[in-house]
Amino acid sequence: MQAAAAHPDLHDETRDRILSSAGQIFAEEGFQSATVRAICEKAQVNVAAVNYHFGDKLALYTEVLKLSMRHERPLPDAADPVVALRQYIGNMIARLLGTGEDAWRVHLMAKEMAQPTPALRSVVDQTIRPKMEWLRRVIAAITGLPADDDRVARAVFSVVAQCVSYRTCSPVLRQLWPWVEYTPEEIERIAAHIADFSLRGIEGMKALNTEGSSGE
Amino acid sequence: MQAAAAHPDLHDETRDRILSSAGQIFAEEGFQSATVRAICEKAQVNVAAVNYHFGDKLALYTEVLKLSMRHERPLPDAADPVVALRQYIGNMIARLLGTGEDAWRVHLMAKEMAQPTPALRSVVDQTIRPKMEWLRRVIAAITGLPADDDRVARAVFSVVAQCVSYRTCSPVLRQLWPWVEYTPEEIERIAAHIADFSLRGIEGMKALNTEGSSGE
Amino acid sequence: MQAAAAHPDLHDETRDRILSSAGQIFAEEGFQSATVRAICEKAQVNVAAVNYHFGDKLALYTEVLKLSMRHERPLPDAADPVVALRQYIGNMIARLLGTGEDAWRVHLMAKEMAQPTPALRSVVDQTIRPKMEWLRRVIAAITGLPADDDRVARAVFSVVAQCVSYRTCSPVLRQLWPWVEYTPEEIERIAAHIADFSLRGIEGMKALNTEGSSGE
Amino acid sequence: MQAAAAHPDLHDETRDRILSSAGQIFAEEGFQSATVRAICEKAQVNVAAVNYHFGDKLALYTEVLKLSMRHERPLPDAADPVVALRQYIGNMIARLLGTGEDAWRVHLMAKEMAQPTPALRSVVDQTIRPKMEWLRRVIAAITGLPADDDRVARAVFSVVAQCVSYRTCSPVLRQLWPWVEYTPEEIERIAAHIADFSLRGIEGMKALNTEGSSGE
DNA sequence: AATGAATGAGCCTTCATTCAT
DNA sequence: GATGAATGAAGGCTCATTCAT
Repeated sequence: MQAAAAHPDLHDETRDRILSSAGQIFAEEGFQSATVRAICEKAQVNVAAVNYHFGDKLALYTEVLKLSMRHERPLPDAADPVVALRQYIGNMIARLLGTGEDAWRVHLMAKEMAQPTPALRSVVDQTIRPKMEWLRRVIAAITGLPADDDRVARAVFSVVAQCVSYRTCSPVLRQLWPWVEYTPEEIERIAAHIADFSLRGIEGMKALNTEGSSGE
Repeated sequence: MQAAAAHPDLHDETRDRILSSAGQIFAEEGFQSATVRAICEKAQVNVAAVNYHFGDKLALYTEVLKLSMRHERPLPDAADPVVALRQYIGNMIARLLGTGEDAWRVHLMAKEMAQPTPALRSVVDQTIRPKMEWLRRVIAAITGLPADDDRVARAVFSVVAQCVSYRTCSPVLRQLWPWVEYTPEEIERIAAHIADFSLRGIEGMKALNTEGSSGE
Repeated sequence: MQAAAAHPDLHDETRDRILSSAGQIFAEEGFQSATVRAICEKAQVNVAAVNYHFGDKLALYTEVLKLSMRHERPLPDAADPVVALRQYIGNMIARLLGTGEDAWRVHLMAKEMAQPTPALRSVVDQTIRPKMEWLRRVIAAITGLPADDDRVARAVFSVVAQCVSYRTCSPVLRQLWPWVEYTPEEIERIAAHIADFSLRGIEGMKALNTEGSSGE
Repeated sequence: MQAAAAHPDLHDETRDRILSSAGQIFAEEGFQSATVRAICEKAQVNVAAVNYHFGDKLALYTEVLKLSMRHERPLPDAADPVVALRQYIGNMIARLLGTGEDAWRVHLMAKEMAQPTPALRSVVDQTIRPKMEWLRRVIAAITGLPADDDRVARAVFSVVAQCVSYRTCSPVLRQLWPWVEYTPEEIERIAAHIADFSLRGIEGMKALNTEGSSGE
């Protein structure tokens, strides 16, 4: 057993070093602007290593994205949909604004949304869609509307948009209101605001649940 | 005088052609991915024209951004802040999702937020900040909170985030819910949703106007 | 007139310098082994010049080939087909074995035949086929066979093969019989040999001109 | 002893697999264009195997050439030189145009002549020269000229050139006369043509055997 | 004023090769 | 003995930019 696994660490170590530095650089620069050279320098490996291990810059990028999806946190499982939604928003904002070592994962996704590559397709299907479906069920439960109602979909997007924008518009916010520091307390306040704000908007949809779907 | 500027129209025409094609291409590709060559080809001018007229690529980009700001629509002036907010959201969504010929201006801003360049500073100060101040005043009027309250700022961003995300996340949305077509009616429905959703969230803040500001 | 052609020389000079060095290097190394860098160094221009003037390595190569075809000598126009054939062989051998400054043209063709590129097609149609057709008519005239007879085609190829091989097998010949020096006299002797040798072969076909074509 | 060479077959089998795939790929692509990777993939061995077994790419190539020489067919031993020459031409053309599994050997030689590598030297000395000497003796016998006469050498080359060119110019021929199919019957016709054509040329030299050698 | 020509830096990729096991 | 991993050199190409006119 030990003999067979004599040096898998070394192998994986190099590959992982590339994946790690690629993740950070892609998250900072985006796919286009990031250079294989910079990634390899940061990973302290040869330029050709990317080609050997992944074949391609795009293939590396796709791999990074896939990996980043696998490390997604599980969705909240609270019985009360209001509590579940609060937890979801709290988690998302914490990751989007936090400085944890996996922060680059969310940055990466945000960049990918702004500058989509051929890899977007699988990202949406494997990572984003399940969350959206989950959010639809949660909001449907709160409002009493059917989960496949267009109005529920819009509400889902309203919630997600508020969260994600704190990351995508981060440079703008920093310049606009430079005195805001993203301390844990501030992050918590932001999450609470989004939750309060959105829950009122969602609960306001209850009254509509007798009317028809999207159109008149 | 007139002799020296024998063909000022021609000169300006060339310059304008570059600015126009640059606007569209920058909006589609972002600053990095856009190439000077593509811009000049579209404008049917020489490759060197960009450097001749604007100095370098970044200067052209900044110029395009500045120009794009000048063409901003005036902010709504309705006396009722609720009506003003509805109008603002309606205008913004219409421009963000519409296919009008000035659509690229908003796309450009969205790209700039996601992939900031050194030009971001002036964009924020000249275009975004005034709108934000205006929105703060509107929301302050609705809630009764002071305009410089952090809670008002967060509400402002909640509104803006919902609008802008329809553009920045556009590729994701298209894949996620491909059956949604952005017809004028659908655009109106989206604007109405954001307004309703946000106004309930904002009105929910009224009750808080006795408490202190952001911190304790 | 002079004003309009103020500096076409300079332009063409650079372009021609690239074409010239490319011709020589392609002729020596073949398409694959030749490097754009080497070509540009020899031409004393920047590496990007190839891309600017020709777009592509292959496009440059094709251009070189086309140019090389345009400089083809006119075919002999002697009335007597035997004399015409002797002249043709003499010309061809002289160019193939001579050290004239346009020697690289034939070397280039020889390399292209051995390692065909996508450019072969036009080379064959524009340069080789006309010569072959001419040779078919000449040999048909000598033998009395119809020009489209397969036996005439084979005779044509026998003649051409003997000539071309002196170039394609040149390294082999140099090692095999190193004492042979390709002086003008020797070149003349070789041409005379091929002519004598081939004319006997061709005249030997006269007796066959009563039989059917290729097959039985 | 046997213990040390426990799996000599396996070792040799790997080596042979490399040699076999190398032969085919070198014959198709030439030395430069062929890649070690492609050879190893075809042979289903590791990339490093080539360097392990042969040292480097050129050494492998040389080995392939040497091996290819060992498998040369014996020269015809007919008493009548005319018959011997006919047999030689028939064999050579059959191998050059045939699709037999050892066809790649001749293709390899043809490529090597057109794009010589440092390995050419030994190829010429070990394979080509003996054949040339043999052909010189045959043609000397037919003409009555001394075997070391330059005119005999030229006749030898005329014969060989006609044969080899059917391979080296194969792509050109295919485009020039696409209707010619290299069926066994056609191959036989070609061989017969070359033999007839050349024998007339050679016999025409008989008359010259009273004059001096190449020079005056 | 404006342009075609030319530049040099840098990109991704591929190659034969070597290293460590 | 044999291999997967890693390397450095080099290749073609693209880019924004500058030069000379």
